[in-house]
Amino acid sequence: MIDQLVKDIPHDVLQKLQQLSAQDFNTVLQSVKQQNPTEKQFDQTTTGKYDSVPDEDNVSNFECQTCGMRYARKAYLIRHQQNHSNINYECEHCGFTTKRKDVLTKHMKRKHDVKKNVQKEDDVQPPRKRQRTEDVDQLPEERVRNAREKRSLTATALNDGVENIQLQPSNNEERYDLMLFFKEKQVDIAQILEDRLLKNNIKFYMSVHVRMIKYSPDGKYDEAEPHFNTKVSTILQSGASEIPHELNKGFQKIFISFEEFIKNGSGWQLEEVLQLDLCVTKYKPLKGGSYLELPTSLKRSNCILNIQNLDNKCFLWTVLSSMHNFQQNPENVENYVPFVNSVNMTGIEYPTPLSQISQFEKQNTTISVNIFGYEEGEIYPLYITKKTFCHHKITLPKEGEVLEFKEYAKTARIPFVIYADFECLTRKVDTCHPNPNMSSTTTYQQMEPYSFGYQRVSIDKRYDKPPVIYRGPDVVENFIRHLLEEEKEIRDILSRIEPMIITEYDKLDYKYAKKCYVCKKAFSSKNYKVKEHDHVTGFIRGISCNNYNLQIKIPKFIPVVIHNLKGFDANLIMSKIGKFKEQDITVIPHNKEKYMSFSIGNLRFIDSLQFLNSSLATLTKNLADEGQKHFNYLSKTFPDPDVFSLLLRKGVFPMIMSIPSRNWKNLVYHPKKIF
DNA sequence: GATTAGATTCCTGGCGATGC
DNA sequence: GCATCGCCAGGAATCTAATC
Repeated sequence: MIDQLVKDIPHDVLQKLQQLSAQDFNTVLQSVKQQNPTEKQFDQTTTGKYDSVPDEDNVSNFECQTCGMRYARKAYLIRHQQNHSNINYECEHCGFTTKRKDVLTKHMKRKHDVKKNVQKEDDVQPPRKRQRTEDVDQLPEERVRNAREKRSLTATALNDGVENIQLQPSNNEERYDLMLFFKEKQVDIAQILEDRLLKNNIKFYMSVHVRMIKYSPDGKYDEAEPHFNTKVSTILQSGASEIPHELNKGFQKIFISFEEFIKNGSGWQLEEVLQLDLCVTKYKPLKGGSYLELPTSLKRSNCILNIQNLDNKCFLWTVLSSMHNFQQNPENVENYVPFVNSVNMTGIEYPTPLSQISQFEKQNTTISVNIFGYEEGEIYPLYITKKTFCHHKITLPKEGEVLEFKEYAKTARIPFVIYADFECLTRKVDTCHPNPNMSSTTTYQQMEPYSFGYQRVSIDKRYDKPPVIYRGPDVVENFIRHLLEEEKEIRDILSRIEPMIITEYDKLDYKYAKKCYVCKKAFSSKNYKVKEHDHVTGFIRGISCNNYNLQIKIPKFIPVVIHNLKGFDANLIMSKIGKFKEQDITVIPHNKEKYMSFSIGNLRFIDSLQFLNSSLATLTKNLADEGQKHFNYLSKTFPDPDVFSLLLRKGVFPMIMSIPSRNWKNLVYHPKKIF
């Protein structure tokens, strides 16, 4: 039996077993026997019953010793184990690699219209090994000791949730040979992961930082320091045996990227392995469970039904409770037991992980599921259904009904608006060549704000101010500080209610008014007419109905209008907004990088490009065509007619010739011919 | 420029045929 | 009897074109 057992063990596992002492080997053997008490797998393999045809009960008896996958036929297992081997089939036309010959054949037929026998190739070859004599004579024990000493640089973040362990080459052999570097570090990395796995499930990835050099035929020398990353691997505490496999997979991924870099870059050579970053995070898989008491804040909302189940079928009971209403004790599980078979839970685990919710929805076509998380007072979506048929109730107007605008309060004029803009210079940045497979973007310069200007505009001319121009360091921080001071000043102004100023015209207007000047409805005894006055200027805005007068309030927010805020200026502001954490910051995101609008305190930043979709030059020209009288603030700031007329034209600014640290007070203009 | 639906490609397991 | 081969299909990932 033991001979047969040994025969069935994959070669790499067998090698590890052979390194054990006789006593340890027997311990492992007994453990295996206990896990396979019937010894069915091995006996039946001997008879061959399960080899060529599936067994009658469809039992998966052939287990992969590396990853634990089970198969009904030995042939499937053998094929599966190719995934754990170094066997690779490579397409000679495009470099595509796979572990299966039939897949490569299919690939070549489809992609290259080639029908030929494919040859098995060895695993990816290591990069050219450089001959260095230093440290070569070091004893293996010394190398291991040095490696352990050099790996200990560790950084953590997010309350120790993310750990970054940096491993450097221990000697020159490792430094100039990527394959050897991996081989030597594998034990260390595995040990680190096993340590972390004792406490938590983990996710990890590796990133190798190398220096590459290239000599062109004309003798020029080029250098780059690319990073090659693995994909993120997840290992549960029960799956420590997967670590070697995951490491091998990661190393192969890095090697493939490395080779592609060399292939695509034409002539790159490995100069030096700089560092390997091992990033490990704790992994807490989300899944439904059993009854937990709700936090007080959620309990008080009276809108959540918390089923009191003692099993792990929280998800099932929640779904059933949404389908069946019980007035008495709706949280009682017993109510829903008769309906258990009304939903298809085939293949769904308990406790149900988030990853299986979409499967549940597919099996139960009339049910859609949304799942939300709750942490530290915040509710956030965990799973949002993609189904669109759901039971959303939409009330359409009845035939003949007319929809009308009623939010008259939102038509009130904003008393203060700030118009702002930044000016930037470009600064050249150093960078390496991008990997053409990952990105074709080459960063060669960076936009750096050197100035801002803004104009405060008020409904009342008494509160107008000249434009504020700033040039100097920390432009964005100073911009926000200036605006916060403006906000404080405006708040003080708005807190004072100006007494009503009534002219003779207003008295006559009030006497003869029959309709509200806003909603155009006739006055009545209930909705009588009132003099609606501006609390900032004191002037009467019109004769309105009492309803509107009660609704209308001076908006608390101050719009800060920036042209193309979404596309450019928002990036500048967002990069520094973290320094104003004490302010209440809210955003309306368009995506992860762009924002429709955002607020800092009462300052609401909006993009005028979203309302006036043209360049500033076009907008200025259009307005100038109607007459220069529209430029009240500009003409006040620049009264000289020659200068004023120049400012209505599109200007040219030599950004690439500007130096950020220049003395702005002593500007020297270059003659036109220089450009 | 962003989003989305549909197409394409790859991975993997199941199955029966084939050859040694 | 066993290993291998070729094909198929479902699911996931990725790409592409249409649309807003």
